[in-house]
Amino acid sequence: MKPISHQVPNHIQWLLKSEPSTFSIQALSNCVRQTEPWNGVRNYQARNYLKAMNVGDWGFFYHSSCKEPGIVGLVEIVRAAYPDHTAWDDESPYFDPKSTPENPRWFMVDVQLRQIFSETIPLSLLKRQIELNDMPLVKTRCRLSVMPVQSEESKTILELFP
DNA sequence: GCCAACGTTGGC
DNA sequence: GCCAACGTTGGC
Repeated sequence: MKPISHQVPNHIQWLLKSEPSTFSIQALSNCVRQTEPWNGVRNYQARNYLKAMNVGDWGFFYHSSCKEPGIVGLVEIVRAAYPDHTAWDDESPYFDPKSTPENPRWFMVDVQLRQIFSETIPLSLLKRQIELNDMPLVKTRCRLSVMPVQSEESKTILELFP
């Protein structure tokens, strides 16, 4: 099933990283309604960005720790932040005993697939764009998995298409 | 597979 | 509250 075609907004506000061996954009494309919770974020700064997301915001989907790290497509935030219940599941790799249903520590949003790019926009290319120098993404060994993208930055990225 | 960077933990 | 030890991330 192909992603539903939508008008791409002028500003893609967010960038979401995932290891494709854990959850790839192709895996999202095979999900029911091509919508999935973005769970497993266990970093406070990234969590705070998740909580700042609004329904209707868009994000770049980034593949990390793989042969060709880079941006592979676009998603839309279709549900605002709510507690990440995988933290309460002691069978889950994301289990965190310090998070409870009464006092949840970790949150997730739901994302819906909007576009799979015909080719990956590689990190190596992003790093060569002087306009993207301020993005945490292009800093050496950036570990932030959810980050905001400035309007001009998203414009620069979308203009990198061949 | 290596290893630098860096966030988190926990003893004091 | 400091900071060393430790664990994880993620490009290369």
